[in-house]
Amino acid sequence: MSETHASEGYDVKAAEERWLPVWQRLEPFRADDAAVLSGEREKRYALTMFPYPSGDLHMGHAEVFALHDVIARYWWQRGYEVLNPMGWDSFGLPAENAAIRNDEHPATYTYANIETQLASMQRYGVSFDWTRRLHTSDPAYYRWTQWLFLQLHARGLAYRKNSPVNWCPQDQTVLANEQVLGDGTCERCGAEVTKRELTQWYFRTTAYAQELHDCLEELQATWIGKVVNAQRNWIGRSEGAHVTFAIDGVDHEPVTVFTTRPDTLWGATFMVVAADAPLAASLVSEEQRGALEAYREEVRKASDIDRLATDRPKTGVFLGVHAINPVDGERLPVWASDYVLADYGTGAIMAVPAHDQRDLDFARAMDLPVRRVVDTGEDDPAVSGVATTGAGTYVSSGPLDGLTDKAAGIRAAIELLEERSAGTGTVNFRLRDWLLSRQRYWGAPIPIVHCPACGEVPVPDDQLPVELPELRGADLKPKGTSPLGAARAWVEVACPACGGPAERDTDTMDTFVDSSWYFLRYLSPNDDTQAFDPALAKAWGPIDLYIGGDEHAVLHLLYARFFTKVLRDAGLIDWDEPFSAYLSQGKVINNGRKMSKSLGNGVNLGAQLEEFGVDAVRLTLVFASPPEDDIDWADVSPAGSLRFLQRAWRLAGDVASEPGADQAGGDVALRRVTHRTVHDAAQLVEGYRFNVLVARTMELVNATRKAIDSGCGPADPAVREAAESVAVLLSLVAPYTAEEMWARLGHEPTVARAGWPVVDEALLVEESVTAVVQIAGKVKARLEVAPDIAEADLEALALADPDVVRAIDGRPVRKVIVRAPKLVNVVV
RNA sequence: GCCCCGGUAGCCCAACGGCAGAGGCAACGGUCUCAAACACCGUCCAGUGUCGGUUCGAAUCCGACCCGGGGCACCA
Repeated sequence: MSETHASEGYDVKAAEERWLPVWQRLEPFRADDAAVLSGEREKRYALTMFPYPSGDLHMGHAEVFALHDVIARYWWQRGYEVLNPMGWDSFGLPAENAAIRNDEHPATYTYANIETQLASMQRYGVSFDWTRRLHTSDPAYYRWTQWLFLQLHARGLAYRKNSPVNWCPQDQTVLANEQVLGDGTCERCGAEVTKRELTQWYFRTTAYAQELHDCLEELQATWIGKVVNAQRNWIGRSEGAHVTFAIDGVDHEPVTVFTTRPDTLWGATFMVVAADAPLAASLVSEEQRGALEAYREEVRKASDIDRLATDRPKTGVFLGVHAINPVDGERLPVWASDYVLADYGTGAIMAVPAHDQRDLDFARAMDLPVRRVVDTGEDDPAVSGVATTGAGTYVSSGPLDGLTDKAAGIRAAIELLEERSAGTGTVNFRLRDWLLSRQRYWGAPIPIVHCPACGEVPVPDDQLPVELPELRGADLKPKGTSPLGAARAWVEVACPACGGPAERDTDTMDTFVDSSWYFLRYLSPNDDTQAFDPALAKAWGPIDLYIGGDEHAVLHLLYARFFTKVLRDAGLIDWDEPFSAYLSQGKVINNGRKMSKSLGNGVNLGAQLEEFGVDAVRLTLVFASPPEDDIDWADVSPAGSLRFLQRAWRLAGDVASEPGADQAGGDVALRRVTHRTVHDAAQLVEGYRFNVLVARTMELVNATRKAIDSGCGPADPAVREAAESVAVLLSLVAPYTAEEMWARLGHEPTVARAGWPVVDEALLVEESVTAVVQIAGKVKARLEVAPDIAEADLEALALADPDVVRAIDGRPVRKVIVRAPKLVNVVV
């Protein structure tokens, strides 16, 4: 805070020092379970994503907390009982890497940062209920993360399998599909992800694919659109059919393919299986085995970058066998290629080159036949090289010939397949199971014991938590296998089932497991008898508004939705979706670029708070744009925000009437502005239009200023009413200034719980309104009329207006549209 | 390629299908000052990305396209 900024008398620093201890004493935001359980007060659960404790808070945190706090504080003012907890997502790699660098324990770094962030959050004045604080790295927390893992395990939703997995060479651990970005890099560190074949733990997210997809339809209304879109794309539902092809002449079980176009079955001219799938190896003829092996070797060598390119030339190898098309008995050569994915569908496709571009490219490369079965009126794909995918007339398609409707064609084809027991309609998803094992230290150990006699044995509940062994510094160095494996005394245990020698699982869980249920732990963070209290979950859940970053559009939000459905099916909660509404905040950038050290364009939050104060920074972030838009710090003005706060603060000092003054006789014009503003403010907050809320508050401040200086004067009770309303509105955004105003206005703290001003409906009706008279849509005159003027009266008034008469200029009036009291449009 | 979101003054952003401007930043003018900074008061500024359609009337609804941001992508 520079001296110049304090020159007008409002000392921001002093205000921060004055009110922080008062709030800590009053605890105005402590959520009362009893009030909600008894139904005495209606609940609201406000949640914002808990941070990872890396250093101090930054601008991004400042933005999301400021936005989040508007709604939480609004709910308190409206009389709800509000649950607004905060904690730390405190397992994770940065702490572990710091521990290796500094030869210490990850907990040292983690818990020191937590204390730093806690102090910053408190100074920032967010209305969190600190009695519910939690850290996912506490044994008291991860005990229940482990318990939940075992709940999934018991239900067959946690399993181990061997499979090619994503491997981050930088972080030395495997990654879930969701943690690999579209360009093939690690979501966390940016390194290029490679593949490894490993046995790993998975959660069966695919078991809920259909429901995760279907519930998005409801969420569409209350979630920000791009997140719903991202989830829908990620889950990737597609309808089609499984079709079974017998293999000709050799002893091999029939091969099933997935297709979205069973109606083009008559156009299939070959079959392709994924080169790296076991199916390719089992199908291949002796003569072709060598060729397949050579091809597989070639494919393995291709880098992931190449693999991601969709326009590279098609390659493949003939397997020396033929499949029988179930609809017409035709023999189709079976090929192997890397353009078919082993882990999507069945890992095998029927190729219809005329109507699928990929198949056509392959057919042309391998000189395979192309047969058109849907005539779309476009050029024959066999000639043009361009596959046609639209609707058209079916030809050479047996019973489908002559049909022109694609949906009907698909239906007819599926019917035929089902009649012949050669296939069935089905739905396929792009979503894969969630790979949750990690080969790193600072996470929750997987509570499984591997016994040579009994296999995978869950650690009994009464032996939870499986605490991390004490490792530090160099012990934690990544070496491609979990550091826990080196702690032999920890690894070697008696099998819980047979008592024989056994070993603990040495992997830890993905930290996204920790955060998939933390919103439930907030309900009873210190309960050591259960993960959470189902009665409290019923009372407080689901979350009424969740605010967080776009980077979790798929990751965390999808996992939390999955956990919620599992827990519901386990009978522990009674809601289907965890987050009734979701809002994502934009990023804070600077000069059109993401803030980064290398660009040197970072804006330090602490320095901004020091210079302008908490309130001005919060106000700036809330006012800058709609919540979901990015904020360019170069476009905003914390100095302007501070100027406004000082203007507002001065109003409180100018009020010359006593607290409780009867407002009924106050200046009606100002009262109208006040009541209209308060009325609209509620709707703006509920629509998450916080930037407009601030603009309207500014308007009210300006109107009050005018009333004091050149209107009704400072003693008019309407001025007090306006200033008090400003204080309450500001309490959502600028809590220190609001508290200062409230005190200057002669009230006891805290303004945060003062209650929302009661709106007098009578004051929302204007005394007179301006009616616009248009001639052919152009404004020609304005009339001051009563708000309840009758349409006929308004029309008469308009047509009699001299300006209107002149504008009509004697032309015949063809039609008059009247929208009393605001508009008359004369059509000539 | 498919799917979402957006395009309004120099900039950030408002505007139930009805006067394009609420608020802010910047700029400019004034007051204050020896002068400046700060502060305060005031002023200026666009016809809504393009083309077409619906309508008495379109920033707003519909269609096509352009530009920007995001998701998915050899997913059959």
